[in-house]
Amino acid sequence: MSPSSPESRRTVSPAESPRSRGNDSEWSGCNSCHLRDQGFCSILQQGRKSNPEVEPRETSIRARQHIYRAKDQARHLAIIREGMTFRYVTATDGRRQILSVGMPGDFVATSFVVRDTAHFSVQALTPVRLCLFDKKALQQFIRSDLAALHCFLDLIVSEKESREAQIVDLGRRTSEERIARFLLHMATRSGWSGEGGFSFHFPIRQQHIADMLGLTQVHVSRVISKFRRSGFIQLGSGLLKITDPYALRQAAGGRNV
Amino acid sequence: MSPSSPESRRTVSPAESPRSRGNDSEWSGCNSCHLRDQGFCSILQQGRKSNPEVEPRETSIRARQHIYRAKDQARHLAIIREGMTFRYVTATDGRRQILSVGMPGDFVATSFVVRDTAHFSVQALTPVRLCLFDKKALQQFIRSDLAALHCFLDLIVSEKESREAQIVDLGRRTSEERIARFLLHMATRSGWSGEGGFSFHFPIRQQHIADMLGLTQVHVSRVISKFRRSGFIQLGSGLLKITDPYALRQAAGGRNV
DNA sequence: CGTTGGCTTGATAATCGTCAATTTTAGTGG
DNA sequence: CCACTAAAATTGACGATTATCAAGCCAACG
Repeated sequence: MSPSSPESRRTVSPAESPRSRGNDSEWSGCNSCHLRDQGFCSILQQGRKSNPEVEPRETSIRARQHIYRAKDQARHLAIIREGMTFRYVTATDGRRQILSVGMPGDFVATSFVVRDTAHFSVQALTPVRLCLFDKKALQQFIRSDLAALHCFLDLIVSEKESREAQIVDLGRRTSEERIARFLLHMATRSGWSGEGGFSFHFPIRQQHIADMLGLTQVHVSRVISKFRRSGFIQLGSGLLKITDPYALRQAAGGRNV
Repeated sequence: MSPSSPESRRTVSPAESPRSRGNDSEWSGCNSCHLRDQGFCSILQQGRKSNPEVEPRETSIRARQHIYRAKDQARHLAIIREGMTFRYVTATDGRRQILSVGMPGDFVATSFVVRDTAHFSVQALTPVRLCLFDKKALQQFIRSDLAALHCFLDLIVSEKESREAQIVDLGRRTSEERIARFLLHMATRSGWSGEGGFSFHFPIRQQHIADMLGLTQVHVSRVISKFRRSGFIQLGSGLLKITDPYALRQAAGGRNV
């Protein structure tokens, strides 16, 4: 149904051999990080004094490399500092379903705060820089710190809401609506205000879109070609330009993106 | 695409007028409840002495009545004591997507522990008895009690995992697989060990199955008729009987249910 | 005993998938 | 920086799955 694109079979998971390709020399700690005061990082920042053992170190991952493989033991918790990842599952017959896309500031997989293994895998979409935390130490911190727990709970609830929005997309929207909504959603996550045109880094292949939205790559191609011909968007060399936001929103089903 | 079945438009939400039809006379408290030591109720049980203000009271809801309507202010938190509910969203054009089915021991909607409104609605599938908690009091309790927070977090994470499983169903499985898996899943939730045949209360209409799985009622009817003709199941008068678990699992796609 | 909600069934149509060939783009090494 | 190669995207022809429309049936219920 949807053959995975031929992506690296080798796994040099940082969760398994974390020092394998770490550019630790470039590591400058949280103090100089622009994500320092955003999302969960701000919580970590606050708890830093009392919990020095949750200090992360950095690792680099090449595009397409696996960060985690389904059913492995997770040894670390990681936050994305730079780049994009995606989380997916594959059925035995090879059908792939992408569950989410990770961007800077996101946990690679929130599940590992509560679980030790998962049914999904995580792969780098672009070159990625990760902040690696000792799993035990961070689990301990989150579980014992009320503010951290509240923040994390909010994170998971938001994720759940996001998954439910996806369910509505998959269950009750046409391929055009799904694709238009996905593009708009990615634009929003990339900092788009929603006003006027917008250009942004879009390293996502049609096969990824297909596997995210329950379609085939061929069909995604057709729809995107149509959007392009209609002048809604321009797409090329990793850059997506929304040229007619209104029309794209119409294609997305009018109301709420 | 999927017109809602003509279900009660009237909303006598207990969240809005909680005393409206409470059979408070029958209320016997948690002590006599068989769910007392299960799931989240056990946590409430433990915190009872120190937090007497989280004591629930009971309400009855008739089948098809709305328990919560999208975008309303939620005034209570509720746990299902008896009966079944479902949570859904509708697009402006009437397409309905069911997000989950609630059974005894489940929160009617976990979201309201963290949020005050939601984008979904909740309706009773059967006559339902609810344990109603004062929202503020229960929120306060959960937020301040570490054990409760852990338990609740675990609950949300499980829900998230469940939603992700649904995403895989919707995105990458055929209608037959989806329906077979749904039936097996409901059997499991109803106490089926997975061994041998199983008969259980199944008050779910074909329209609900359709709206859960992103199909039409007509198509659900065809698939179920096929399952019945093949001797996998018997279905009638609110009772589902799995007569050939092996065959049904095959139809569900072989591996894992 | 007629009405209503839910289910079944047939005929037909739309959406989306499959297969396959071809072009374009991106990545890599010289 | 160019040339070569692999990956990704495009396009057409065809087919399968699932939706739509419509009519009729059945069982529960007032």
